[in-house]
Amino acid sequence: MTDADTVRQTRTASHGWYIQRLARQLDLWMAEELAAFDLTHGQFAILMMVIECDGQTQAGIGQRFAMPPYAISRAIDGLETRGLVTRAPHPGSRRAHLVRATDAGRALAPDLAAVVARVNARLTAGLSPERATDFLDMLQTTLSRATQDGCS
Amino acid sequence: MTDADTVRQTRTASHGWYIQRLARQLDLWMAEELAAFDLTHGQFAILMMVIECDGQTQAGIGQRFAMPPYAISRAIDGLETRGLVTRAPHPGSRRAHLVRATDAGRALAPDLAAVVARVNARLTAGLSPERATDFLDMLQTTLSRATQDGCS
DNA sequence: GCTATTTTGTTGCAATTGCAAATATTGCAA
DNA sequence: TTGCAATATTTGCAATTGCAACAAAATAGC
Repeated sequence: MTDADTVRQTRTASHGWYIQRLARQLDLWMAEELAAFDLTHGQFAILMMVIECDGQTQAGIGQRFAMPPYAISRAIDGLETRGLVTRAPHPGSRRAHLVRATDAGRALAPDLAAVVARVNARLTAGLSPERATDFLDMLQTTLSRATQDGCS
Repeated sequence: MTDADTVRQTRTASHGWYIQRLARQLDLWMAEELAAFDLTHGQFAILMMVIECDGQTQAGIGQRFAMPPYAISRAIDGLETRGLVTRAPHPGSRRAHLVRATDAGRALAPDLAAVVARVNARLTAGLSPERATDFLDMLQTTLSRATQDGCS
């Protein structure tokens, strides 16, 4: 077998290859959608998370995303400037903050959920509903080994 | 239903969410592996592609990856400097180049394939072989709507 | 044959990212 | 109680990225 064959076989049998490609496509689609809200992908993700789980610390958010602390910090800078979230004092520690969605932030929830739904529909357009559900299940299984779920 | 519920439901039902998270995890794992070869993720991807399909133009490579031209250009700069690929003249056009793997580049094929195999094993560790195959099939289906496959 | 347009690839510069150090606070242990 | 390690977050600076302009070559229209 030639090197080309080896490599081709490796690639076409590689989940990672397709996941990376899909992720890039998703980034593109999300960027399209988020332009209307003037949110970066990171800000969007954090805002969604904060609406879902109000009053988390930045470290808590980071853990959930596997997003580095400085990225959280800067994304929240932007969201705070735009009045979508606030950094409230943590009751038990003066160095941690509770990140809370403002009313303005929470008001975006339906729109943001719609964005996700649209992108998702686009992504799964080639799969039957049953197969799409199964796909989701596999994604969750694969990821669950590296993450927790639910609020705090 | 509260906004938190809406958002939570949206997220947990979103393929995109999990794909993005998985992609980030993969990036981390790949970075770990590629440190040994001193290759960026982009250089790795292009080198693999060039070994698989020798003598493509940069535009051809870019199309296959959905990678922007300047990223290709700079990644190949790095690979060329390190003697892993060359820019050969295109027979029919003086502005296009044929990107070819050198012997040194091709020599990395087994190692690079092994990297992919290891990362992939890690990724699918939670799935049975049958389910892993099915998962791969779904990824291909989902992506195929946006890509071509094979050489030239 | 001559100009306009498109294709192919590169590059300057500004924005973004990421590391590593700094800041501030907390807890622990001698 | 004091000093030392750990935690939570921010920030300076260097590396990377991405846009948009550029250059060069090929193609098309006149």
